Amino acid sequence: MAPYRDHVALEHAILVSLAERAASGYDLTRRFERSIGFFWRATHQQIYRTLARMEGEGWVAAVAVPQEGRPDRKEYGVTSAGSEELRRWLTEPSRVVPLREELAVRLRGADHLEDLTPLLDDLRRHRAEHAARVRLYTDIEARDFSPDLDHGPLSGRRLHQHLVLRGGLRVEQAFVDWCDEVLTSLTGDLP
Amino acid sequence: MAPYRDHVALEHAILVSLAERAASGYDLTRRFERSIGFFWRATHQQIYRTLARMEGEGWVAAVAVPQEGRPDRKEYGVTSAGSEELRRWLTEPSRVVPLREELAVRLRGADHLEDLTPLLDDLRRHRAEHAARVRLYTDIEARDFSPDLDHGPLSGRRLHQHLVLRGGLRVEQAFVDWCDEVLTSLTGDLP
DNA sequence: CGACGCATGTAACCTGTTACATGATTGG
DNA sequence: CCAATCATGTAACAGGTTACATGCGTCG
Repeated sequence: MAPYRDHVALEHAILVSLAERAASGYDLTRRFERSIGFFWRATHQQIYRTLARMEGEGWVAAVAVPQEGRPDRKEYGVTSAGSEELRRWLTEPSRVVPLREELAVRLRGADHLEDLTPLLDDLRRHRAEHAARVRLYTDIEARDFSPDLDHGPLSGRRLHQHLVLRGGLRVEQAFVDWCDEVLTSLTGDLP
Repeated sequence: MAPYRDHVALEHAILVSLAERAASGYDLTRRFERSIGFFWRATHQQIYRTLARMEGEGWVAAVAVPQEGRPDRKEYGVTSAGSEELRRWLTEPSRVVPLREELAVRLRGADHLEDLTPLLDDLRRHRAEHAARVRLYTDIEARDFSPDLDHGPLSGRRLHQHLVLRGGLRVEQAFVDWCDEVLTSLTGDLP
């Protein structure tokens, strides 16, 4: 099997994000809480640690940007070596990630409960969370990816971003539908 | 936030599986390659390591089963403490796991490629893999979870197992549909 | 004056992955 | 005889999570 690191996307997710626009660790942290973070999560600790390693590898370089009354920002940009690495990585085959759904494990063990109430509550929480994501992605789609009458269909980076969002929408909707099916089946009617 | 371990499902996934039927580490490894493994993957190294820890915690106990011409099997069963722990865990709220989709990160960086061919090939591979899972789950559903005319609708453990499988079906189908949408959008026609 | 946002980190720990290791039997 | 399957592990390392730590500015 191919070396471990080729399949670890955080470094490359950071390269993708920095290639779109230079950023500090703090900026990246916020990006990984939304936009690219909808498909690849990372905490600030991971980001700072990884940025330091990437700087050592010469994939990114930082310039200190002094600010009034705030600590300096270390603004990172992609070096030409980083850009080359990104292009190399983009042509590699990627893993088909197996599902990992804790709720499914719980449901599978549900016959050990006399009272299903806590599990049903959990299912309703999950449903609400996934439905909220569907709404969020739908809103973003309407705001940022409506077909532009002046420029015709989307293309290039915006098209790709839109397609990624469509994936999030589809998967989150599938989870909502699944929660509904389970709740209907276990309670005898709709939640 | 709640302690780390309450959200780590491997120990509890093992409890669920052992509660269904006692097993050796080897048996568990195979189960985690199918059935429960469709929703929670684990390698034999993880399983042996975790079983040892669980034995230390008194959640499981092993009896050595001598075999003709083969190494002894260490057959693990759930202790009453393990059973109690399982019931406790089942009533806890679980995390809504964020998506983590490497392919989406790649797609988002696709505008850095002059030639999309390798990425399109990767998409077709992913599509094929997800479609294979849909077929597999559909086959299992037909074989194991068809409504039984003698006993009416499913209930209890079999119902729960079926609902879990339904989730896998829905999510895998969503991935297939997404791959089709992306391929159609990027190539101008159906794959 | 207290909470929140900006901004960057260290340390400890847990989980997951990969490679390595052993040794027997069964089937082609 | 060679490969696959049964059966159980160790060791090294990479990645992810949580807690801890610091310090300034702004807004209410």
